[in-house]
Amino acid sequence: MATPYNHREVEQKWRKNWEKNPVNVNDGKKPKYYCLDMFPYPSGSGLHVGHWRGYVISDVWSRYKMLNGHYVIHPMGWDAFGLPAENYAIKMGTHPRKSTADNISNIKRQINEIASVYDWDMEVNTTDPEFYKWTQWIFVKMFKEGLAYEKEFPINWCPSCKTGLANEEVVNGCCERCGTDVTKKNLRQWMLKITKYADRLLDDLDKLDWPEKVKKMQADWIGKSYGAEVNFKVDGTDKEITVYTTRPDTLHGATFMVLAPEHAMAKELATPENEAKVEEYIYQSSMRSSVDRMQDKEKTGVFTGSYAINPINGKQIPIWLSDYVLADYGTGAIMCVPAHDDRDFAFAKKFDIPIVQVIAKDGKAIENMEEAYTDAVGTMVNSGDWNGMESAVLKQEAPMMIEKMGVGKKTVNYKLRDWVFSRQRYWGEPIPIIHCPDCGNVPVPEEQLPLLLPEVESYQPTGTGESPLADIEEWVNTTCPCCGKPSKRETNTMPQWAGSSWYFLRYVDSKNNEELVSKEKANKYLPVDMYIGGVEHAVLHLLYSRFYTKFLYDIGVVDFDEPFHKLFNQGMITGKNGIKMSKSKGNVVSPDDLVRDYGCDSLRMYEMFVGPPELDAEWDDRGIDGVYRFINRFWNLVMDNKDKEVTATKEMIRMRHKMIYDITQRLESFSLNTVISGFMEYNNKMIDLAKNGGIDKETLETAVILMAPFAPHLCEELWEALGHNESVYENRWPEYNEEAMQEDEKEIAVQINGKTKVVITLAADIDKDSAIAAGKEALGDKLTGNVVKEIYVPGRIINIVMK
RNA sequence: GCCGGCGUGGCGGAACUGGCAGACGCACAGGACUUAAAAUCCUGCGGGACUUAUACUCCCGUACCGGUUCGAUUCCGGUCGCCGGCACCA
Repeated sequence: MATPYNHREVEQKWRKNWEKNPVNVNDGKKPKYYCLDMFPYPSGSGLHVGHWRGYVISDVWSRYKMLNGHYVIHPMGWDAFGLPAENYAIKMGTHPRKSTADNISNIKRQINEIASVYDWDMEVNTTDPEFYKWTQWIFVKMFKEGLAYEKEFPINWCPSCKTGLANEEVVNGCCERCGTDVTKKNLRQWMLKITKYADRLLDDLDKLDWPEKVKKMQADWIGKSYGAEVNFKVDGTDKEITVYTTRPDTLHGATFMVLAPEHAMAKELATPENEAKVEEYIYQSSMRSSVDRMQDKEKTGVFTGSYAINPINGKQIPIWLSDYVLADYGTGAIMCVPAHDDRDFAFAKKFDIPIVQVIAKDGKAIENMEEAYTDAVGTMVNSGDWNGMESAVLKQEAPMMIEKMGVGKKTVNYKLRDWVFSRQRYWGEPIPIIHCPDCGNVPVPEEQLPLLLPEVESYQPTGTGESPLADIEEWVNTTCPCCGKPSKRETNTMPQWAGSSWYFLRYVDSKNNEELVSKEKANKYLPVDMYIGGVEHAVLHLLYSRFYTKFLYDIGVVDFDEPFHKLFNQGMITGKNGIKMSKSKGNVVSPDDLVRDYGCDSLRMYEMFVGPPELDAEWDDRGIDGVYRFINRFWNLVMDNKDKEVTATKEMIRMRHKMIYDITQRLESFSLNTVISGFMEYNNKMIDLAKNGGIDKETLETAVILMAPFAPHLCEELWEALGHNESVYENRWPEYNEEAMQEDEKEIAVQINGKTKVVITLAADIDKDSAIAAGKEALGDKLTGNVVKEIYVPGRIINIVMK
């Protein structure tokens, strides 16, 4: 018997070996493959087995690509600016710079336990001035292109984090980070004009090999809709109100109009007798939080006293204010067609406003309408010249007709809003802008970047809408780079997403002092071929990165306009009963002990075996025993048989090719859990063969190479034991041969009326008649009654249909 | 409310394009080895009926009801349940 498997010895040996002789080297000839992990923010609680899973998936994939002859770019870095890092430091009573550095060293130690082929020479850290120099540089470029601008308006404000938030950071009316109800606060903000890219961000989704779910989430977030703007005259005045509608076909059915309380004309429309009520309503609406406004769907509103004229039929319709109309979408005003819109219907019912049907459902008007008929299906009625038209057709044509009539125009709208980009917090990149009383906003000259984040006495958020940087007078007070006059620096910082929106570009040229990334390296190594991470960034980080990449493409920094060709979202590892792992729940499973007891390779394989990589999985420590046993059995098989000279039989060759085929197919389709079960199955078969006469060396070698992406230490050791001096990764991925896989005989299920009765073995090339005859014979006296039909599916089944 | 996904043994899960449901593993039970235990190895393991028991055989079974088909976990229609996204976007 050979020496038993000792994971500690084996793993230590190969760690040292790889340090001296890296296995993933760029010889300049191999084609590149860029396999990227979403870089972590250095949290204080370290990694749990769920984080491992994503990193193991990406490493398995990287090593598989290496074996397919690629030089793999597989970097790692730190998303270290932003709220989570700062909040953690506040909790611990340390400076974020210190806690971040401590956390990074701990997590780096843990990540090294995974034994991924990370190239640490590429490492980036978003808080490194040499890195954020370029984060600021991109902002300056955006400013110069008119994409970064200042605006004062009521933004989403988290009272707990004491900062403004982007739309994308508000989830169900709560702060994405801390869950606190988001309120509105009127603040001067830096904005990024992401809306300018709305169409490209939407259209280019087609180019991406991403999960459909994520593409759809982005498309929904962008929310493009087609419709028309229609101008309504205010009766008795020369004022006009423009509304946006996606259902211009229903224009004849508009029986009232509603404006958002924040609409510019809201107050002036109030007639003297309604003025008090209107002002009260506007005030009340301004006090309601977004959560409140969202949860309470009961319609409220106030009549202004004014009327508008429906331009299609000259009818007078009342103008109301209601907070169900959003001020910042469309024109902030809508025409209301209660018969064909749920919300308008509810409003009309509540305030007793006439309901006029203009689409006949199934050819007739609906009697006693209980709810709105919202489908654009049916014939137009009560619609003047439009009567008799099909609503679906009219919906397409009405915008042009309205345009011809001179009362409006065809238009599109988006749900996507510009990106609120400033944060009133300390731990972020300072926004490199100087406010000069004469020149206005002046960017910090590019050659003066980075604009360093200054040291402060207290970095805690102020809550006043000003960042802690505002207190540092000697930093705030500066001179204008244009005219030299005393000026003040911008004191807001950038959001966490600023660095993560472009970090993947920097890895391939992380030490470049002259450029963000050299054109040559960017073109050689980018874009990212495979991006692996959690689905929680489906909109935020992934949308922002696409926007940044398109901008950098437009200004000529890179020659591609999508950053991530393929995206894979791994499922979450949860604790018992699907509960998310968290410190507070006390259900966090640390990989450290498991690595110690079972070894890195066992944990890697178990992480893959635990379930389909794209689905969530409940962690169960016990399952790792099965993988550990399998690894030991495989070790013993190779060690006990490596020196026996066995000539490969046809059976062994066939099994070898089928193994290559199965494993490759499953890997290519990312079914990593069944790759592991496949290894277990073939291991059992090989053990069987070894017992009954032996197993040939080539088959053992093939198995070792196939397993190398999953269990790197083990496979290096076994490869060496099989008599090789070079690394197992010097090999190429084995190829299978269709012909060698063919079996001479097949097991065929013989069925009666689709139910299997007996299984027989037949020659693979048998003809239909002989097969059926053999099947019938095997059925014997089970064959009673009249045979109606006989079916033979070669290599699979024989089905005899009887009455 | 709208959109998307899922539902298979005690458990995690497998089944390629409609072709032997439950691979592989966990847990459990029995056996071998051992003074004993652990480890290891072997065997069994969806439910039910028949049978003294085993074997054999038969029936039922992939959330539920129905359809298409020689044949359905897979396709179609409906119902229920769970999960995720969006949520007054006109």
